[in-house]
Amino acid sequence: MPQAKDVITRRREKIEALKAEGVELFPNDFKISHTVADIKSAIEAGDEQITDGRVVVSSAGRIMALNRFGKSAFIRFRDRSGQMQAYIRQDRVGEDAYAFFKKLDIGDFIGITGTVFATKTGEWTLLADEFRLLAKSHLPLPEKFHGLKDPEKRYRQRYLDLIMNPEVRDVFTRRSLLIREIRDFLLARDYLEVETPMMQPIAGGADARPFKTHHNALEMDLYLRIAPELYLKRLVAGGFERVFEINRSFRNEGVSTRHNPEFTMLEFYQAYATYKELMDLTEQMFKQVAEAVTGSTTVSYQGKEIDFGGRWRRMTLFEALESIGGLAPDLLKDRAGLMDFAVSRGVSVDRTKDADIGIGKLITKVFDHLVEPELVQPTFITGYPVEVSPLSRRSSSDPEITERFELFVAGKEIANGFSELNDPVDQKARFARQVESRDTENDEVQMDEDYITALEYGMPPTAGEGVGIDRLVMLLTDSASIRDVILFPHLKPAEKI
RNA sequence: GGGCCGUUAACUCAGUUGGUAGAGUAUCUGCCUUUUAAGCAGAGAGUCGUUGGUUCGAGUCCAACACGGCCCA
Repeated sequence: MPQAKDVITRRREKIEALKAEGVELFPNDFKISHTVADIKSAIEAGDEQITDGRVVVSSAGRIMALNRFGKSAFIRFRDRSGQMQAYIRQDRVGEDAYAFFKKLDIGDFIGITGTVFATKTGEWTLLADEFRLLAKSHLPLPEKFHGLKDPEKRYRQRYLDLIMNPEVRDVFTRRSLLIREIRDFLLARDYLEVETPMMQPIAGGADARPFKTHHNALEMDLYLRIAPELYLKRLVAGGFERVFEINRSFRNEGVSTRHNPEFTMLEFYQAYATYKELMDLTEQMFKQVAEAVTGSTTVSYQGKEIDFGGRWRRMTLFEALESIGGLAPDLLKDRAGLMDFAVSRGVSVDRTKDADIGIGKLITKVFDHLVEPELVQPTFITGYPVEVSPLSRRSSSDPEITERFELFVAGKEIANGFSELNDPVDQKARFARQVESRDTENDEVQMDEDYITALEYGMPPTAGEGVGIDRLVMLLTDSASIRDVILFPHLKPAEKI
């Protein structure tokens, strides 16, 4: 028989040989009595039935490592609950079975029935009375010591990443825990969880470029939502006074370590509340979530200690620009002077291209560049201009300023909340101004007449907030890139794999 | 969109001034019944991202392109 050349060819030939022998490669009738964690916790609890080897257990998992000797072998196998060692001996399973065992590979799924014993190094090990091949692996796993490092492969073949890198599994387990904790937090406060359209005839609720799609039977274009906001507030108008949604939004913009085309947001709305109450609620929520996910309200993010405990810093946009951005107060009303300042500090504005942007937008650009990266500890920034807050209620004391906050942590925007604008006349005027100033970069802005109509029927005074879940997961799992907290981040198609 | 870096065996990586492609792990063969990055002996395994160019000769130099990473916009 000619020698096969590469690892994969050899594996394929081995599988063909097993098939020819009549081995069932993918049975599905093995029953598990104990997960790895069940066995370990029984041992931990001092269950003598287990530790004396009196109880026969059946467990199953993927073979992750294999130390073979002539007539016995140690394997490490892994299930969803953990990893443990098993010991296969020829004198125990029989010669035929042991000969078959020699043909198994790392990566195969195996079911083992046997008893527990401690090796001479004291490791609790499952001694096989019998075993079954439960699923054959056709491809060799990456090498166990270095694991899988190539970031492109990790993202494109996340299953391999999850198999080889336990810390990746941990990140996504914690992501799930985080979302559950938020859900519990809101449900405990009488919020109702709802789902609103992902496909919207008008993409509203944020300032972003949407994805466009088409419904054939209805013969209409639709947009993937950029935010659920306007639908959730329709529900508040409809009498659901406390609602929330944790779900995907889509923005047809660049990708970076902080942006994925689809991302998960929490949005929640509470009638008869103000933005100030939501700041308090956000502090509570984040403390509870941080505690649940990391065990502490102090977390380490990329080498920085972030403390979610205590009362968080609160300052206005203008205060932050002065004290952190080093901006002279009079520049806040001097558009030309501010533009000079912005250009001199390397803010991403262009005198000619951005010749007609308003001072409010200019202020936020300066803020993004000079202040945002400095806001490491949780900080609420308030006092945003109306110009950049088209859905926020005006401040009772200053009509050019809104009752709005943004939350920054580790130099990133994490949340955005405000007392909602529920005056239909003002809302219509602000939409109209947006539509008027629509440009090529933002050409999908449309007037959402039905939302105005909902406000015309009346919406109670309400405050609402959006929280970027992916970014929060990044913070609480110390992940540098959003791709590390999204299971299948978007990449360009590979030429070939 | 721009800059820098990367792409070599299944995986992790070396590869000198341009001169027949290397290691470890994994795989295969033999030995091995308490190993745990097991051990010993031997073997096989490559379209060096793609396409062009320079050259007697290119993994190496040049160009374009593809994909990815980081930074900037």
